[in-house]
Amino acid sequence: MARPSQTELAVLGALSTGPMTGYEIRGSITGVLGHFWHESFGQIYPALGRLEAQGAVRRRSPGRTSGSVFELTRSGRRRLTALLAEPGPTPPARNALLLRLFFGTHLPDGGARDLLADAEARASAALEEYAAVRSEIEGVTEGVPDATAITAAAPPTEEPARPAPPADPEQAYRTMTLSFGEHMARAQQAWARECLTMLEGVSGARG
Amino acid sequence: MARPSQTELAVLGALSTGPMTGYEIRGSITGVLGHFWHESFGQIYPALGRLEAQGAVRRRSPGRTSGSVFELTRSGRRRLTALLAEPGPTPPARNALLLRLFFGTHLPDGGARDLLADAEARASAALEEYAAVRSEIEGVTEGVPDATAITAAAPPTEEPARPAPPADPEQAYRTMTLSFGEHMARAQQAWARECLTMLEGVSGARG
DNA sequence: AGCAGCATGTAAGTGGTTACATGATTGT
DNA sequence: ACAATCATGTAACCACTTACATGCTGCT
Repeated sequence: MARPSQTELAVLGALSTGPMTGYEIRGSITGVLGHFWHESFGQIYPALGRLEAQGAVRRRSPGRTSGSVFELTRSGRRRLTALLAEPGPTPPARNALLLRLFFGTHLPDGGARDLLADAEARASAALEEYAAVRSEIEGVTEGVPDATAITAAAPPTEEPARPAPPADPEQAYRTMTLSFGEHMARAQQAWARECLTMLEGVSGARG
Repeated sequence: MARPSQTELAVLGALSTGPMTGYEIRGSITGVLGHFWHESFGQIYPALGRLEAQGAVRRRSPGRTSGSVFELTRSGRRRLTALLAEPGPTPPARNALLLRLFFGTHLPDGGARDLLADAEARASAALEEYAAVRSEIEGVTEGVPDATAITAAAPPTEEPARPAPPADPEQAYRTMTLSFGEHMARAQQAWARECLTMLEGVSGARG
């Protein structure tokens, strides 16, 4: 009936890359999947508790001095695969930008332009981050097993992404995720720019 | 503090195109903005009540036999403009598809391919609907003031959208909304296809 | 008479965020 | 000592969906 929580899936997924504390799970998710997924502590800890009760994760006696490190059990790994295969909920669309733009005639002067300029800026910023991540993960084909994070900056790329040479499976899936972000950001950028030039023509909406 | 409800804005926006009942407001939103916005009755009616209490909308004595028709007051129109100008919440990203694809190595055989094929299909379907809407609103430059709805079907367009000749303001904003959908759907389509061909290369993920 | 669509609302439940409270550890 | 970060949890609140209850209208 109700939209099932995806938090357990995300937690299980994070744990599939290695044992972690709840705190680290969150950092791992926001660091690597930050643009596409989000979890808050208020969701993670209860989920961890449920998962532990189900036997999907195990709390390791702290080799650490503080906090408890969780690891996937065999049943947890099976559960991850099962959850992954489920289609997942498609929450109703709610695009605040589009809602505003659609009723653009009632926007104050220059309002539409501001909206679009902001959308363009956000897309460009995202593109820069993606470019940095891409150069990072493309530099390392094998070796360091820890997750890559967003750090540096690079000029926005305009070229369409070529099919990318298939690396090892894990790398391939990470690249696909990144590629999605790039495609979407580029599309948003192009769209916003088109609209902006279109707005200049319509003098009824100048500001 | 809390993410403010956007429902009142959506209701006000719908009412800006003419007086309606709550039932019609919903139909209007799902019909025209269906791909980008959604409202349920459980949200609309309470919102209408609040809006009425604030004096933003007025309940007209039923010229109709059943239901009450709501219309925007002057203050409501001002409120719409104010709400429209506010940036609007940016809910944390939660892309179920990306979450699954990222942990694609743990997916059962062929799971990733299915995910991508589905994404491609959905994008293509959306593109067809958009094409139908576009041909409809481009045929009518002025005249019939009622909202256009999705009805027919057309082959998916691959060509990049040209800047589109500026029509009257209202038309322009509607076109921008539609164009957003087209850009995004095309991007998703291209991305999914790229990933699909990439998957064929990696024999570790065939199914 | 009966059914499909129009119309209005309420109640329950859920997933999720935010804020708060608390404490340990580490570096300066 | 002090601050920043690590770490864990809970409580309050929120928007929203779903399901339900109810009745009217128009058509066949």
